Amino acid sequence: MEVNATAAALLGLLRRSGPATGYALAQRAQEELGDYWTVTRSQVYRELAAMAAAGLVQAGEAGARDARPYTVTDAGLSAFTAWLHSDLGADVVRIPLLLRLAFVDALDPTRLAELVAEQRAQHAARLAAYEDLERAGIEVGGTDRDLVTLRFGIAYERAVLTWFDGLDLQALTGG
Amino acid sequence: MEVNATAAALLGLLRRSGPATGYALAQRAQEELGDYWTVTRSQVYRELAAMAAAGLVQAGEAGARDARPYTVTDAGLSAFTAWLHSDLGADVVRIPLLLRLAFVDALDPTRLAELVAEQRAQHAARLAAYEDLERAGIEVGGTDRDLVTLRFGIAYERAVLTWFDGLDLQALTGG
DNA sequence: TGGAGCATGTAATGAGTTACATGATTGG
DNA sequence: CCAATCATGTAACTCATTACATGCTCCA
Repeated sequence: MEVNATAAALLGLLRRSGPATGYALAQRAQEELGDYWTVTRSQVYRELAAMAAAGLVQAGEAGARDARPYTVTDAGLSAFTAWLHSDLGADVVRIPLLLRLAFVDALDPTRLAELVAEQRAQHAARLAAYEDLERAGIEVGGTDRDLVTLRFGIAYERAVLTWFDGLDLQALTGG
Repeated sequence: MEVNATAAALLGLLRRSGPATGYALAQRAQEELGDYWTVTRSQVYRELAAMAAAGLVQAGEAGARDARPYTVTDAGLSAFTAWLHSDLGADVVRIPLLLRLAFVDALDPTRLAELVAEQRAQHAARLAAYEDLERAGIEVGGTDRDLVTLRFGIAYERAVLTWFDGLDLQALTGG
């Protein structure tokens, strides 16, 4: 049974924590993985339903508000493991800002400056948040696992900020 | 009329080059934008059809193999401009390698080493390609536009490689 | 005791990928 | 002249986002 990355992530979370409802899973996915993997609630429900049909998870008794807690089955465990060890395809890069810049010749210079400033601020904020986490994590003793992904984020955001600071908007719009 | 980023990219390409078929557009998108925006052929046809229905592009006479060259209309131009000046949402980050690492405790150390090595090689190759392009571009006089996106790629790939080189696989798997 | 807000899920739509079909060109 | 390859597009499917509905809880 093959699962996609999102479904696999849910299995991984369930495996760590024991039974959980779709809502709780969506929330935990956001908290724990959200910095490098987006998952929406609707996806969670879809994947859980599909996995239940395939026997990878099992729904428990519905509680209040029709909340069903799901558990990983043995088949689910092995699907998870298979995914975990499978090849990583070439990654799909999509950077909206660069797409804009590809058409910068038709973009109003003032608006360009705004867009760039907004994006830069966003990245700066993320970097700051990550750096805080790193400091806090080192004191409190977060897992190596978390530290490694955090450091990726920090490296990435620093690189992006450096790139921003080397941007010559004049040259881009003026010609 | 609002268009999504992919449709807008097609408008932008058409605008630059004049009439082109879906096939040609898909190819040019790959060549010119592929480093930071993926577009498949099927998407191209779907978006062209939708834009034709909405009056943003106009199909010309079908030639051999039912090839229809599309042209941007005035409405298409203004949709393009509107997109170009619209807000850039928060970007969606999805890094498959980090998702794997989030579950590294269940991953076989040997397999982890393999996966990491593969990914590292992929990034190294891309960096090398970009650096070549940069050298060539400077000699030949590529546009500032192209140089800017190229430099993003270079900054990104360098940061990622540095991160790879700081990875302690032992600590990750051993504990 | 009622209404604000949280918890829970479904439906509808949009975007992206994979697999398929087939007509033209062209080099051997 | 025919087999390989390129050009062109469609169909089917999977994945992702947005919008909607509604039941609980709790405190003012």
